[in-house]
Amino acid sequence: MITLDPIDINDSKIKRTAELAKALGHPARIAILRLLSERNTCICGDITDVLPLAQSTVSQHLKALKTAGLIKGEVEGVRTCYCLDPDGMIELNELLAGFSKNLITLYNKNCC
Amino acid sequence: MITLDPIDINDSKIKRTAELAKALGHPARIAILRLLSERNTCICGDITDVLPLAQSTVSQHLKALKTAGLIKGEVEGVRTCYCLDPDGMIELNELLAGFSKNLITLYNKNCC
DNA sequence: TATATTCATCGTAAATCTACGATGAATAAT
DNA sequence: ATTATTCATCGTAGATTTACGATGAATATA
Repeated sequence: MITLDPIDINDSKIKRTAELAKALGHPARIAILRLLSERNTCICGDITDVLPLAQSTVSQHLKALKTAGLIKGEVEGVRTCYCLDPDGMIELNELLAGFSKNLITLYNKNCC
Repeated sequence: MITLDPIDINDSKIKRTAELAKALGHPARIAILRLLSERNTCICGDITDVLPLAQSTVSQHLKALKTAGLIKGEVEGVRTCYCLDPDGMIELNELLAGFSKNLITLYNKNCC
């Protein structure tokens, strides 16, 4: 029997990691991020055109990504230009990818 | 104006990446995975003791992680032994961490 | 000025998630 | 054999998510 310290699931790092993961937790949002990363120019309403979703739904997903700090949106006249947020990308790599990497590093293969 | 190819958000790689991210998208599940990675021995019911959640809730989170292929659970008498699933860890690194890494690599800083 | 385009937001229905207590099955301990 | 422990599952309430159409504000175009 092992005694373990209690875990604070309100720890800000844990919460932020989960928040970032949650933002990636829908196929449409994965597709949007990949799209934004692959284009040299910002994609505006074109995002809606390439996804099999209504405009309002895409707008909702964009908002989720923006709230999570993964993308930025700038109004350009009647359009809005979206692109990846470098700060969010860095966090994504440090927290989420870092977490994932640590799991393997720490994992004891003789466990089960 | 740029014309883009339609995106299939039912693409299996996109869907699996989102599925893995979704599994990480709750602080309790992040905490559980970290806990499992930090111990040399398998954790059994002790997980409930260190989380501020009811036993049934923890069991639900464990099931979510198991369904996503991130952990394994083996019954040991009256207890169940949980540990990370190596296959899931590999997928996590290849798909999710890989995706995160690609975003930065492909990202054009001259965008916005 | 009138019309069209773009996109955010509102309202809403259906699905999913999160949490809990209660229950029950399986095993261990007395 | 009886009792205690461990954990999964059920039922359920409340919150959140996801999807859509409708609407409206802002800007561009005719």
